[in-house]
Amino acid sequence: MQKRTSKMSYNTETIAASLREARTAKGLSQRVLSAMTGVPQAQISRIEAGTVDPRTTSLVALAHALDMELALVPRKAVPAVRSISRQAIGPSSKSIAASLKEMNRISETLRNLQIKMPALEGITQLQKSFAGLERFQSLDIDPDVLRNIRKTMERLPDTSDQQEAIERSLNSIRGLRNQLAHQPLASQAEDRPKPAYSLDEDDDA
Amino acid sequence: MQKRTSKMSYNTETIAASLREARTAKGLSQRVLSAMTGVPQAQISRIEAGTVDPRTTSLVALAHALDMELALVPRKAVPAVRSISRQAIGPSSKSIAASLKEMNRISETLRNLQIKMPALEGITQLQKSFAGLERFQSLDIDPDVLRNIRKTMERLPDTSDQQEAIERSLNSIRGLRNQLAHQPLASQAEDRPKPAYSLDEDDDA
DNA sequence: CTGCATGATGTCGAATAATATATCAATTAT
DNA sequence: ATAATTGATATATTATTCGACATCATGCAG
Repeated sequence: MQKRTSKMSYNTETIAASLREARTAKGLSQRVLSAMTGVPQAQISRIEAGTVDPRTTSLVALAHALDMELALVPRKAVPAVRSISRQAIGPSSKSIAASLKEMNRISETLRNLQIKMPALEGITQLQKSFAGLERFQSLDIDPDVLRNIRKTMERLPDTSDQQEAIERSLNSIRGLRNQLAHQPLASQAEDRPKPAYSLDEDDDA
Repeated sequence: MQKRTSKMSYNTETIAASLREARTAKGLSQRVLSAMTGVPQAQISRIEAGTVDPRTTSLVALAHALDMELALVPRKAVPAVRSISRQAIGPSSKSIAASLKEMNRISETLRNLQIKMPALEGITQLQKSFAGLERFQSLDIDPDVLRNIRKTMERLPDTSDQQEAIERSLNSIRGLRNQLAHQPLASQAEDRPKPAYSLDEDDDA
């Protein structure tokens, strides 16, 4: 009999749950993760559900794509490691995917404004400033902030004081660039709302 | 092609190396670990050598027997986790196997003394006290301390003040029992000599 | 020197993961 | 309401692990 246990042990189940939690926290779908790693979407589903006993290289491939590593940890150190892991985790309730989507919508909004109002002062400046944001690869930006910038831009045609609105958008973008340039510490991440479930949570199936 | 890479990636190699290091640190042979886990000795050899891509349950079984757990850790947290793991690791240069050997030799020495000097006061008390030590499963006892106790017992026939020597042995054994009953902290382990290689060491094969 | 223990390697059959591909029900976006 | 996306499941095939067993070279204890 090959299977070590007829039902996955607790540890393998926590690893499977950790993988799914890390993937959803980053706002990635199984198909996107499959494209990133080469592991088929169907197999990712089975791994996360704990219905297969995956090979080490499969776990490692998925972990790497999620900016994580598989590690052997002394049992005594497990509580401390969970605490550290919780602190090191990136954005949770507001996902990277949402940030990417808002960035794309801002790009489109700026193109539309250039077509609609080519003579408006400050549009080119806005575009250049926003292009500076796109240079950062780690798009750990609050999507709510991005949405507010986009909505200000979208309302420009119907705004009486257009110059003032442009100035506000520019200031917001500059603030984001400064924030990204000076990588915020993990302690700052502590202020973010905690996920509904976390790594050290007992999750009885 | 099923194999994810023709050669194991760095992470899988570090896991394999961690397993072997944890096993040797505990003074266990592959055959003993096989008896503890049910994983065949030949398979353990291949897993540690990184010549197979083991299933998750195989890694978990071996990790558990070595008082460790497999965990997913954010890459950012890996250095901190390694530091904590190093601190939490049990005996290294002085192995459990050496402790077991000394415990056995003490048993034998006590039997010999009972045969040689059955009328000696305190021998029965020594035996009872020592039997109390054997009740503890986690034999995390410094084998040097055990060897000193054994040598004191071995020298009893040629000792002028036999009662004093018996008293010293009794006190040593009582001290060990107290130590085991009140699990020593990880900070105490820091005073032990560090292994020649450790978890965070770059180990180019 | 001899015997024993150890880690490594080989072989074979059985079981399972992995892959490719398709499809479905449910959910979300438009 | 419709289209798109998602996670889960099915099927056939292939590749690999796993377990059982044997054996070997090496190092160590006595």
